Amino acid sequence: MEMHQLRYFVAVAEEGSFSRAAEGMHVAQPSLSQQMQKLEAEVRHSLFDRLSRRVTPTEAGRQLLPYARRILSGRLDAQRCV
Amino acid sequence: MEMHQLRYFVAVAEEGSFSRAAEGMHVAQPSLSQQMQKLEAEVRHSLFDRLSRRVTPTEAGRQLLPYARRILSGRLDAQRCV
DNA sequence: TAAAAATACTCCATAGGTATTTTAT
DNA sequence: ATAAAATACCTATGGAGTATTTTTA
Repeated sequence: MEMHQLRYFVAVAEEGSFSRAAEGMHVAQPSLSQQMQKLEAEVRHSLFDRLSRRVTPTEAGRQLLPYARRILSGRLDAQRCV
Repeated sequence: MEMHQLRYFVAVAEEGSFSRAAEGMHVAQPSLSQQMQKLEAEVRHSLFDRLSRRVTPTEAGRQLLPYARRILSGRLDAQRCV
C-alpha cells in the first residue's frame, strides 16, 4: 500500500474511470490499471466493478476510501508541518 | 514522502541510531541513510542531529514525528478495514 | 582507536511507458 | 463501431546491497 497507489485509487473513485483518472494523475492508463491491480492483490479484494462506461467502487472499495483519503491528507499535513 | 521512508524515520527516532534502526527494519544502514537524506531533501529540513553515539531529532524532526506515526497507523487501519 | 554515519559504486525490482487486444455497448 | 480496461512487453528510475571512507567521542 503505497502513496501513489492511494492517490490513484481515490482518483479512480472520484472520476469513475481509469482513463480519466490516469489523465488527471499524468500517468498512462495501463500504468494506473497495474497499480490498482497490485493494490487489489494486497488487500485481497477487488476495489472496483468494471462495468465499462462507469467504474464504481465495490463494498471493499467504499470501505477503503475514507482511510485512503485520511492517509493522503495526513501526508499533506506532514509536508506542511515542517 | 513514501511509506517506507516514514517507517524508517520513526524507527531512527525511536532507536536514536541509524544502524540499530536499519537492523530493526531489516535493511542495510547505507540504504536507510540514503532514504533519510531523501526525506530531508523533500521537506527541506534536516530531521536528525548526527551527534555520533546518539542521533536525536531536530525541531523539524520532532514536528514531523506525530504526523508520520498517524500516517503509518492510518495505513495499518486501511489494511485491516477491508 | 572504535563506533557509527556518509560516500561511492553496483544491481535489480518495479513504476511507468508504448503497442495491442479484449470487452461491453 | 467505439470507447475503455486489460494484457504483453520494454525501459529506466530509484531502492537496496557491498565495500570503503570519514567523523567524532
